[in-house]
Amino acid sequence: MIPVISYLDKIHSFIESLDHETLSALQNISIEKSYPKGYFLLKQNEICDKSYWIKNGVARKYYLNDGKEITTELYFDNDLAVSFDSYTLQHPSRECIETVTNVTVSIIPYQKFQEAKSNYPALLTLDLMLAEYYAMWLENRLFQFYTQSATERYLDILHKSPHIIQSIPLSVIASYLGISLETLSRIRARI
Amino acid sequence: MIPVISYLDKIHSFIESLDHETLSALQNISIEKSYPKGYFLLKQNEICDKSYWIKNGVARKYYLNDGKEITTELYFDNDLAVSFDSYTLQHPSRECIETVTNVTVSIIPYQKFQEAKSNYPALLTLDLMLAEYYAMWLENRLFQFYTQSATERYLDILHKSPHIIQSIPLSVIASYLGISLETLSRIRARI
DNA sequence: CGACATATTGAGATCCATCAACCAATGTGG
DNA sequence: CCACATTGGTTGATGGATCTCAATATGTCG
Repeated sequence: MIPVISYLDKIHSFIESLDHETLSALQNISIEKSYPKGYFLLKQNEICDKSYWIKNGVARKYYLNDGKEITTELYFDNDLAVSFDSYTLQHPSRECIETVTNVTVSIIPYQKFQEAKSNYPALLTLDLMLAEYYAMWLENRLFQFYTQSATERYLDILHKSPHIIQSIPLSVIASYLGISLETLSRIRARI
Repeated sequence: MIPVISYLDKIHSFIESLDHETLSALQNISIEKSYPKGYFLLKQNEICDKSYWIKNGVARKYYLNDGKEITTELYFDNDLAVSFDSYTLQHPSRECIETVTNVTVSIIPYQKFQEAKSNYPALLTLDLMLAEYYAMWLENRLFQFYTQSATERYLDILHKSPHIIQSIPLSVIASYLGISLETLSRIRARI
């Protein structure tokens, strides 16, 4: 598995090393808000015109296919929640983003960030790093589906991200693993 | 399915609209080369320190898992071939890139492109657009694996990318579809 | 023509989905 | 505080999709 995590560290140090003006420009366009459990930060078919930096709590991104939920991403502290294609293309989103617990987020509107990028070039670099990180994260996720069985994928989460198991209902974990709740239940029983 | 293709168009017009200096800077660091069928543009464990713009021909990116080839991407005219994580992190690559036919490519070394980016800011924007495009392409590929059966994925290629069927051996197509050659053969027989 | 790569077909096994029944914990209205 | 609904999870039976191994067929190129 590619060490994508270390790239996250690099992004965080990059942010910390930003000059004062750029940093305060970022703060000026950020708003902090709190939402209850079960709140939709983004609904299906809406345009994702904000990015949500999770300060505290848990959220997830998913879409419906044949009435079945497919969870595409889970968000914890310090994660950046957006529907990537909807945000990038400013098109309606097939995915929605729902809070799993009460959450506090830092919100940056799409338009404001675009403007800030043209005034503060370092933010363009930041945007690139974030896109690169997301692409590598997706590559790893595809890699897992190619190479691992459902049981292996579950064990992977169990070992590398136990906080997921603890804070999220099994039905959501199952849909994140791409399997049915029943299969997940059987996998857990077998271990 | 998200209209990622239109974003490709946007990237191409962006390139065409670049100022003369930026364009010639790009050309100055590009080298055009030709390779025979079956040539490895990138071998496993090498660092991907070049990007290959396919001018003519077909190539593919794949890796081995349990001795089985998993094809992750197919390249045709005007596609950009890199092992994304290896290129971005400048780490050894798990994937290799092999030509499927004779190909002509335009090569840009990683280092030279990084330097060019700092001298010509528009290239930073270009780099961002390319990363965004790749991320959306990956999202769509994941989406297909989540929601479609092998038969549906094959039909999709058949209708939307018939050139793939015509120019690439079935064994490679099968590994690109994430199924065995036998299953692909049966799918084709059933239609 | 012969040889080697490419593709098809068959039989059996495996993984996982679906449908259905069931259980336990939690809430809620009366 | 109880009866009942709701949510979250387990268990069983069955079927479908796909894999694997093995045999056979079809190129295709020297």
